[in-house]
Amino acid sequence: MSGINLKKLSKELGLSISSVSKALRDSYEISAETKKRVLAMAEKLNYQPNPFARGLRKNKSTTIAVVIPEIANNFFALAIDGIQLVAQKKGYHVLTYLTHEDFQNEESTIKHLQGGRVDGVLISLCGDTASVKHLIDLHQTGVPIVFFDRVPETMECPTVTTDDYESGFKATEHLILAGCKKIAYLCVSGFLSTTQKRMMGYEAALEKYKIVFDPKMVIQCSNDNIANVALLKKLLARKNRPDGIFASVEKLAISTYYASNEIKLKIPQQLKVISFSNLRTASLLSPSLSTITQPAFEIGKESAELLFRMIEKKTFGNRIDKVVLKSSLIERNSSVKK
Amino acid sequence: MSGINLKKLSKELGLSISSVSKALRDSYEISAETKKRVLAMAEKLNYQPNPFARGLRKNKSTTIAVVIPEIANNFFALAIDGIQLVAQKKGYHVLTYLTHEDFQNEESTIKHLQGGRVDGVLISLCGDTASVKHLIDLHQTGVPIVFFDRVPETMECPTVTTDDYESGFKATEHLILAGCKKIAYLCVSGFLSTTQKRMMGYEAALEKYKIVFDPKMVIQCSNDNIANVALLKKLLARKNRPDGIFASVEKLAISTYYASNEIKLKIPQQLKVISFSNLRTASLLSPSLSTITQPAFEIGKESAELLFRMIEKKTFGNRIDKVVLKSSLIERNSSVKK
DNA sequence: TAGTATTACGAAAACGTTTTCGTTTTTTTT
DNA sequence: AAAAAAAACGAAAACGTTTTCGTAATACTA
Repeated sequence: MSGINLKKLSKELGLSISSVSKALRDSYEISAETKKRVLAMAEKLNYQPNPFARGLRKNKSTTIAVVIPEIANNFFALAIDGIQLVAQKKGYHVLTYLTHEDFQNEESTIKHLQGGRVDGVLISLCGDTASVKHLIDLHQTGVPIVFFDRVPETMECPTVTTDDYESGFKATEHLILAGCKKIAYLCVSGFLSTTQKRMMGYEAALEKYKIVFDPKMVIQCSNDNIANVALLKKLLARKNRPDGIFASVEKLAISTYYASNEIKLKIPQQLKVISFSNLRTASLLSPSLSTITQPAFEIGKESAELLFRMIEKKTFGNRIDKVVLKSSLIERNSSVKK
Repeated sequence: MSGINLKKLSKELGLSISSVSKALRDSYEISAETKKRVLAMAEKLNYQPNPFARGLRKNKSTTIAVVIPEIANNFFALAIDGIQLVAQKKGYHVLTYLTHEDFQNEESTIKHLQGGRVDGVLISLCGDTASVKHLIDLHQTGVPIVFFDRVPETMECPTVTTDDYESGFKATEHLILAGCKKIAYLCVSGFLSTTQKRMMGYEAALEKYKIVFDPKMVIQCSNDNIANVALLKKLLARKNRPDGIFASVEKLAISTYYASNEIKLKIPQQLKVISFSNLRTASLLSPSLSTITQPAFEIGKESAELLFRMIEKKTFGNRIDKVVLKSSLIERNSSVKK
């Protein structure tokens, strides 16, 4: 469709296809002045090599895939930003896929990646990923995979994560020190590595301060914001309601705010809140929201860099990197002691 | 790398390559039971066709490109969500590119798309796109392009936009009716179609209420949040400061909040604010933010659907669709009369 | 029964690169 | 001056599909 290919270029120049090809890749077999002629003509005719022909021949796509649960989410948007930065620098293209927290989606997406469409995959698992067989299959066809943030427990693989246990501990401790006696832990899926690690930190903090862990204070939410608000309203309206909320994802903190507003529960006087979040507006909320903020951009950047190291040095396939970055706790008014 | 291709499949089945290929595409030339055998074996060996070989042969990529200024932006994130929905349904792959409001980036990205890597392009122009030559070039190689939100003025092309003029008018009128006498218009780039249309609405509203248009009240901001806050602090601290702010993009409203907080300017008592925005937290801000909200998800969805109509019916290349969707004004406390 | 359709399959070309392996001409070496 | 080496290029295979065309074998027709 594009029209201009090596054959036409070579005809125009009175050279063979192979010579033109070599000239364009700066081969030593071609004289300097011929190279110049070829480059000039290629520029003039706006020649762009056909990526499919090249991909087929070289068995390389110069493309990576990013598979994430959702995009309308500050964390993932920032991570993609970091990934794109690295990919662009390397001259790679980025295919993005959204699973919408649906395992079927994730499975079929990964399966489609098996034909050699990409040279590597970056993935953050969806909430109900029960099995990782599809990922093992993909890995066995020789495609490097790096997991970020939400990683599998039952598979040896390179990962980039944050200090979820410590963050969960600190967030909970912070609420306790602010005076909370009954802290609820809000999460989206019990399967996720992040959910579990953060909860372990939560439990450890409770234990340290001799607060008995109550399984009923672990609240499983869904992806439906409206349903979550309704669920939280019920939770917060009941007699022995929690006096502290630790939300493991941003949107649950927002839903908590909505729910509290609706039932006239005052934050932080009657309920203290802290949440994992990358909101730029956290400090502008009413009240400003205390957050655990993950270095989302850096996570994306590190993941991509790790992936490219794997793509470029296929030989060193025997080491498995595990990068752990630190999140930061930022205290604001939603959890202030008073 | 993937290992399993038509040749191996056919060897395994005792058939020719062409027969296996035809069986997989459900050709009438192949008997029903042979098809079953082939399908079963393909399933068993987990055969995935090589996308490069197919793309080369059929001159088709089943891939589209999305080119946007930034991703960490609710509007674009939601638009991508809509695009992905449609693309996935069609079995297409989505390449995303970020220009970071840099024209050089946009230009080289578009140029790289010329080799046939994609069957169509969705783009929202970057802030300083001066020329559209690169896009005309791409279009001339036969690649359909749909512009959304930020569209070119000097090029006949299919677009999906919102009623920017009307929205600009309504937002300004709203501030005037709330008592504002001196309204500043905040924008990121003077070149953008959105910036201009919204400003025309702004000017028209001023004129309707006999307020003289002051060019100094049009504030050109940058992409640097910190610089923007500094700029706005200066603007809001000066003697004849504006008493109303109409921000044409979300992040400028946030910067306005930051700036106002720093110089202790009370919203809405001393300064009223309204902004284009897709923030889920708009109603939770202090004070809650009045917004013009664009149907971002639908914009993405409509754009993608339009693009696929163009991709599928190449013959009807003579019509140029222009879809216009409506934004909605939501009054909140940041602009309340008092 | 001879001729014609139909069915089911295979051979081979083509898509646009890259790359290996000649081949010719020129330059260098002894 | 003869032999060897280097420089500059071309021919052709290969990557894995799809598709056109050819060709057997079987079924149908008159």
